[in-house]
Amino acid sequence: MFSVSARTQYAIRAMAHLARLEGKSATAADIASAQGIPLKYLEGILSRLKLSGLVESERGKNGGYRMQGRAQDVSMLAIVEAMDGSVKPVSCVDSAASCAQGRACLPRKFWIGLKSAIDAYLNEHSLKDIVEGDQV
Amino acid sequence: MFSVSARTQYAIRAMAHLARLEGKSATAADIASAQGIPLKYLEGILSRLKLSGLVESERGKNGGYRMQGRAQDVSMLAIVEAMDGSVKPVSCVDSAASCAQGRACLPRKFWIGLKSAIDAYLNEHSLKDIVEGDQV
DNA sequence: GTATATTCCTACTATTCAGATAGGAATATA
DNA sequence: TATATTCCTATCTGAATAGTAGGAATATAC
Repeated sequence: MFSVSARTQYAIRAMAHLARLEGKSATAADIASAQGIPLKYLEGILSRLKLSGLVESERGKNGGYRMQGRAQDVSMLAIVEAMDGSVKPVSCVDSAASCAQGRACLPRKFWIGLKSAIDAYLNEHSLKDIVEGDQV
Repeated sequence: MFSVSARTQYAIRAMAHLARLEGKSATAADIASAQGIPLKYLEGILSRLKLSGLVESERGKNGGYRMQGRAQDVSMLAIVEAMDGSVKPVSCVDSAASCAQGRACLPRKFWIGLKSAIDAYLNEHSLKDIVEGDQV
């Protein structure tokens, strides 16, 4: 229950890899072999990370990916959302109008509360916590 | 991300339905039509709820399902776990030995913390909150 | 004791989605 | 011009979820 996609786990490893390079860049192939991630799959992951502004890239020879900003400023929520979108226990979480049960939907507030709890936890932790391995 | 299965949502509606009967029983067919849940699918859900001790049943004519205990004593965690098992962001959450990354797995503590946050939220809320609709 | 209403059990089908793969276009460097 | 890279699009595959189907077991009522 509530399992995290392989994609998100890969993304965290990739970001942690880049974080350790302190601003230097790495190619997708470097990251893939170091982290044991299928290269072609990783390319898609890096593309999403780039769309979310978490990494920047350069094409061509000597190209690669570089982390944007400092590790302590990259929230885990940002990485998770870059991969699988916002936390949504139920689809109607952000609009009562879209709820099949309508106004009568009693569990809706409950799910919104769950979303808040998850978002808060993910937002309180940064990539730095992962890299340093000294979080909770 | 972190979406809840239809099964769990159905289960909550079914339990809320039973809770409102205050100890009286209802047939699967009653619940199915009142809550708009496919009957045959609901039967499987009720079977799991029974296995977890959340409802009891009686067969034959005048049979049906009855909620066990009081609504305030039925945690939402119990319902969720009855449907989809325990909260497990990553599969190695309960044993480092089963972690493919082994001792070197930095994110593991992070995921365990997430599990704790989710478990805590689900455990703090009961079926009573849902039925009364005045939670958070 | 027969008809009926119900839970309970097993198997099957359909659909969706995650994970992965493939090929090659665009682009930058040497 | 050769090469190394990101970037784009399409496709395949296996597993899981959601739902369906049929009937066995069991209890009640007449």
